Amino acid sequence: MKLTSKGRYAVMGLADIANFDRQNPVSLRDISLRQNISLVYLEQIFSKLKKNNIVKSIRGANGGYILTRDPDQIKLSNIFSAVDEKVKTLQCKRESKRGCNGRSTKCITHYLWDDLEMHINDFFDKKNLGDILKNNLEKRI
Amino acid sequence: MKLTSKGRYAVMGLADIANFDRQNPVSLRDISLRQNISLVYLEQIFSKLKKNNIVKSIRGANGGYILTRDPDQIKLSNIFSAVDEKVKTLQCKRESKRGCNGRSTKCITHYLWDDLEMHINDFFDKKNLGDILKNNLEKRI
DNA sequence: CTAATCTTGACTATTTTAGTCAAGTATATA
DNA sequence: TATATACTTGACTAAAATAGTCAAGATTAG
Repeated sequence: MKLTSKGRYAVMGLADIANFDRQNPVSLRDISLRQNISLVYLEQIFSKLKKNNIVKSIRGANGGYILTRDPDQIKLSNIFSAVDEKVKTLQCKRESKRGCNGRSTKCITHYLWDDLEMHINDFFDKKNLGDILKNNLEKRI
Repeated sequence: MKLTSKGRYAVMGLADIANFDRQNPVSLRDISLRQNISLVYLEQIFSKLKKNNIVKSIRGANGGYILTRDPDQIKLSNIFSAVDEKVKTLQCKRESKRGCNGRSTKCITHYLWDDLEMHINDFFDKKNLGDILKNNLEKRI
């Protein structure tokens, strides 16, 4: 069970913007340098973040990305779903309503995974970008 | 972020034993049939569970595996660590104590991932095999 | 003895991840 | 209006992880 780079980089990139400049566009090049993430990979990730209205882009010279709203208003769950980082504990299809893996009943551990998924999603739903900055500041001291 | 089959199958296999017969050895063949998991893959997984003293094996005809202790005493965290299912949110090496990714300071989101990891591990540490059986029974009704 | 069972290790197809590459389009500013 | 700086898109790919399979053997109950 692990978090993929895509999700991590998305959060790191957004945290970088929130931390660095909340008014003017921040270029991916700068983020790439500060956070040590491949520029071209960041482009992919930010393209998704933009599509999902988490950032807006300003093109041309001195362009870059700006958060569309206050860091406190951007939940981690928003970020993760934007870049397709999903919490996935079940293999069994949900759609089939009643059974798992072609069986007529739910598998013996079904409710456990359901429970875990809720637990993690809850965490992501409660944490927002603002929390991260705050927490980061506190812990560093 | 997802759970791998290895971890899921390990829990399913153990739950099957706990559910089916707590005194006599249960063969992997039976588990394989009941839970619809590849026999040979189960063999790999149970070999690890045995090494980690979660089950003991009885060889020969009518052999199989038995739980080494009460289902209530087997935590999910025990199971997962036995089959190398790890919760991993950080890429940055812990060992380097102070920095991440060759930097001199911790990355901006470091404490967030730490926090999440603790959160999930906590969940696994609190749940045991017995809980799963109980929960399964309740929810089915 | 021998059939049922577990053990071990090497091997592999498939999928996912973590990117790169190339060829653009858009625009601020001089 | 020229042009450097920035963003956009899509196709491509190396490497790693996952989810197994295969084969050959060791054990032991009956």
